[in-house]
Amino acid sequence: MLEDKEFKAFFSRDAAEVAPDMIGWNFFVNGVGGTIVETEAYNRLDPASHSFKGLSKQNRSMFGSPGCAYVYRIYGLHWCMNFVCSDASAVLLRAIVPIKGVQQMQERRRTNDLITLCSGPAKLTQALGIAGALDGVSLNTSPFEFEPRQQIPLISCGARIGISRAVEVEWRFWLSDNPFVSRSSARRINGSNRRHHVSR
DNA sequence: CCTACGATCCCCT
DNA sequence: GGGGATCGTAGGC
Repeated sequence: MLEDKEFKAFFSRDAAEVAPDMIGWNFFVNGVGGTIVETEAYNRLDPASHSFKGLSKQNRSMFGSPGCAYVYRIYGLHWCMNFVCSDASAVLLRAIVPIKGVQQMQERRRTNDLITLCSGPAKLTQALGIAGALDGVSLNTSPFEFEPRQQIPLISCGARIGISRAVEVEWRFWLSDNPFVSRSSARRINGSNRRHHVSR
């Protein structure tokens, strides 16, 4: 866990900068979780972002303090988890490698398949027990826990998934050649828009 | 392998 | 009344 000041500074940047920097971190909720391997960035100038049209009832956490959670319900069924960054930008958590509390995750997800246990934004919230009650909560306090990465991994970037606007913006980031991301690497391996991202 | 579709809720237009 | 930062399953090739 980081000191409060360091933690705040880390998230007080645009999500497009923070999103690749989160790849390789460990993230836990009540001790359950694993390694972040896929993220996406959304910001206020971005037509695909919930914050694009300004403050509203359902996106208010996105306009809150950097370093807090923005949890929203999608399609009336699932929950998605974001890390709030500066100026109403946020990092969508899209996939993690299950490390701790695997049995509990398998029970919540009703599957034993490790590859698909947390390979999607709504799968991982179900596995980690994230729901609307955690919307707006500071990420630097219980039940959340972070472990920064020890070295900078090789990261790929490409177009974001499941959006209808600003589809060409390449703000999806993933750990290169990792099988736990939400879309299989086999499908993407010959893709023309696959490229490596230069990280700090 | 791929595409299509239904489930289900709430805010916004 | 529309539509969404999704998922699982069904069915075709």
